[in-house]
Amino acid sequence: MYDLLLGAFGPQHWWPSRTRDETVIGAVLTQNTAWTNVERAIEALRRANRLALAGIDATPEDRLAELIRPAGTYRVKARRLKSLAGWLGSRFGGDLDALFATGLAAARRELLGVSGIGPETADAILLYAGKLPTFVVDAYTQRILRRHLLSGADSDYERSKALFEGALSPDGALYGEYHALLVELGKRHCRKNAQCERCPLAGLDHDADL
DNA sequence: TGCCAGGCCGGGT
DNA sequence: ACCCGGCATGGC
Repeated sequence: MYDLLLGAFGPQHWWPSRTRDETVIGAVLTQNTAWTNVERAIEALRRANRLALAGIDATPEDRLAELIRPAGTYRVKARRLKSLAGWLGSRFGGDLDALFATGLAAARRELLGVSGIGPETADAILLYAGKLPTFVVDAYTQRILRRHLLSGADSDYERSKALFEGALSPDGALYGEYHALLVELGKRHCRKNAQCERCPLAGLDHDADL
């Protein structure tokens, strides 16, 4: 599947961001949100000179909410960014390296303890900002697995994650590229309540009704 | 015009 | 341990 996707789309060069803090912030902003809207919010943060976790920590929540408004669910996301930046500041001195240095398993547990950081956001931060080999599973990935009969309808986040990690060597660059390719496939051919057409995975088993 | 988007939380069974 | 409503903007 990876080879088919890479052949069809080419390398995706993810995560799309200039700095590591921008990656972390984008991971929260993109929760259940189209990336085009995230870009608007990121640009607003950049113009306001707030596109860093220390800057988030020093910005009032309501001011932050107004800046990220284009991303949608902006009050919720302002709260989540504040909780993340505040937690990183108090627990790790605002140093992402200190978090990542605790190791993948510990850092993942740490992140999951932060309100607003669920499994996908945690894994995206660990993989794309921390370069730690943890596979990111999103709604597209779940839908693709199910439509191509590669997982059952009951496969939850951890199970789908284990499916990929069990089949691949623990390589962060590979994981990152694979997830990006799955998102690209999802955006182009595997959207919710839409038929897949000209799917690059057409050779694999497929059930369009899922 | 309604449905969807690179989720997650809190309250209720 | 699940299930569900809420959160909210912009694109198609």
